[in-house]
Amino acid sequence: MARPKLTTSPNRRHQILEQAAGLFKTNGFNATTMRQLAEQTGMEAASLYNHISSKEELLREICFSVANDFNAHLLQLEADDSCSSRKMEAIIRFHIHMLLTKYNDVYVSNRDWKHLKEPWLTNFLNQRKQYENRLAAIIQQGIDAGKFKPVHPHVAVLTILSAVRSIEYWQRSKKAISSKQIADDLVMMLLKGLEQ
Amino acid sequence: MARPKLTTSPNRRHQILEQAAGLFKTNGFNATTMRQLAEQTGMEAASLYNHISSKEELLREICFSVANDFNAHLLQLEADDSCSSRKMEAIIRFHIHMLLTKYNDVYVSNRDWKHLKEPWLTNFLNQRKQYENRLAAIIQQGIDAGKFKPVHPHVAVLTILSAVRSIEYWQRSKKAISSKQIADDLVMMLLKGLEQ
DNA sequence: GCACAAAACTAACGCTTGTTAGTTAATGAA
DNA sequence: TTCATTAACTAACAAGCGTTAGTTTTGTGC
Repeated sequence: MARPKLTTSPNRRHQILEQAAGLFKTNGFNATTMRQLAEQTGMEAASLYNHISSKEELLREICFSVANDFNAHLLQLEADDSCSSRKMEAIIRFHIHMLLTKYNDVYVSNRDWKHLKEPWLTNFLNQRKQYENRLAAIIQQGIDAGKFKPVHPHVAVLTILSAVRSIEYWQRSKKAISSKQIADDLVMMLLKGLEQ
Repeated sequence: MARPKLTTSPNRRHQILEQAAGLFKTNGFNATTMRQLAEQTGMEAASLYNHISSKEELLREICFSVANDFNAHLLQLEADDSCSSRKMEAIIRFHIHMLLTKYNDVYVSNRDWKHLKEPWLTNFLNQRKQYENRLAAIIQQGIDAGKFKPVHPHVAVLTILSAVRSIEYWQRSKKAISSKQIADDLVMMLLKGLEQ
C-alpha cells in the first residue's frame, strides 16, 4: 500500500526546474528542447516525464514563482506608511534585487510568459495588470501630494519597469561596474533625472 | 538573352516583407511559419522562394534596415553642435518616433535579432555596441560639462534605451493617451526625473 | 529476501518545420 | 509564332519536436 518513499525525488524535480530556467534564459522557451534539458540533468528526455507533466509546466512554475514574489513584496510595502518617493525607490530596488538574485527566473518570466497556455496565460496577464495598477496608484498619490511631477502615472510605471530591465544587460558582465553602483545610478536617474 | 521584365515583382517582394514583419511582431520569428506568411500574401509556402532566399533573409532585412536608420540619424546628430542635453532629447525622441512609425520593424529588430545567422549576427551586435558607445560618449561630454549627473555613462545609455522601449506597450492601446503626451512624459522623466 | 513503487530506459508516434524538386500557366520581346 | 522568363503550383523530403507506451532497473520498508 504505497508507502511514501522520501528518496531524492523533490530535489531532482527542483534540479530539473533550475536547469530548465537556465536553458530557457539562454535559448528561449521554444528553442529549448526536452532532449537538451534531459542531457543537462543526466537522463533521457522521456525520463523527465516521471518528474514533470509537460514542458509548459516548467515555464508555468517559473513565471508564477516570480509573480508571487513581486506581489508579496508589494503587499507588504502597501501596508507601510512611508512616502511615495520611498515606496517607489523600494520598488525599484526590489526589482533590481530580484534580477540580481533570481536572474534566470525573472529573465524568462519577462520574456517567455507568452508561451503559457490558457487559463494560466490570462491569469498571469491579469496579475501583471493589477500589479501595474497598484504601482500607478502609488505614483498618483505622489502626484497628489505634490511630490511627483504631473506625468501620466501609467506612463511612469511602464517607463520605470522597462528601465529596470536594463539590468538584464549588466548581469552578464558585472565585473566592470558593481551592482550597487548600477542600482544607485538607476534610482537616481529615474527619480531625480539625468540632468544636473 | 534575359531582358529585364518590369513586372510587379519588386512590389511583391516588398509586400512579403511587410507581412512578415507583422507576423514576426505578433508571433515571434520562430513561431511564425512560412505557411502562415504564404497564406497572408495569397500564395503557397514554396512560392515564396521565388522572391526570397530564406526565412532568415526576411529577418535580416528588417533588422539591418532599422539599424541603418538609427545609425544615419546619430551620424547626422553628431555633426550638430547643440549641447548634450538637446542631443539626448533628440535621440530619445527619435527612438520614440521610430517606434511609432515603424512599429513592427523596430519591435522585431529589438526582440528577434538573436535568430540572425552568422556572420550577420556578429555584425549586428557590433553595430549595436558601437551605437551604444557613441551614445555613451555624448553622455560623457554632458558629465564633463557639468550638465549631467556623474552616473556611469553606459548605465545611463542602457537605462534610456530600455525605458524608451516601454513605448512598445502603448502602441497597442494608443487611444487613452496621445503619443505626444507619452513622449513628453518620457523625456521629462528621463532628463528631469520623476520627483518634483 | 520479497513486494512494490519510483525512476530510469528504449522505441516510436504523430505532427510541424523550412526548404527543394519538378511542373505548369502567364507574359512580353523578337 | 516562338521562346525564354517569371511566378505560381503540387508533392515531398529530412529533420526535429513534445510526448506516450511499455519495459527494466534501483532502492527501501517489511
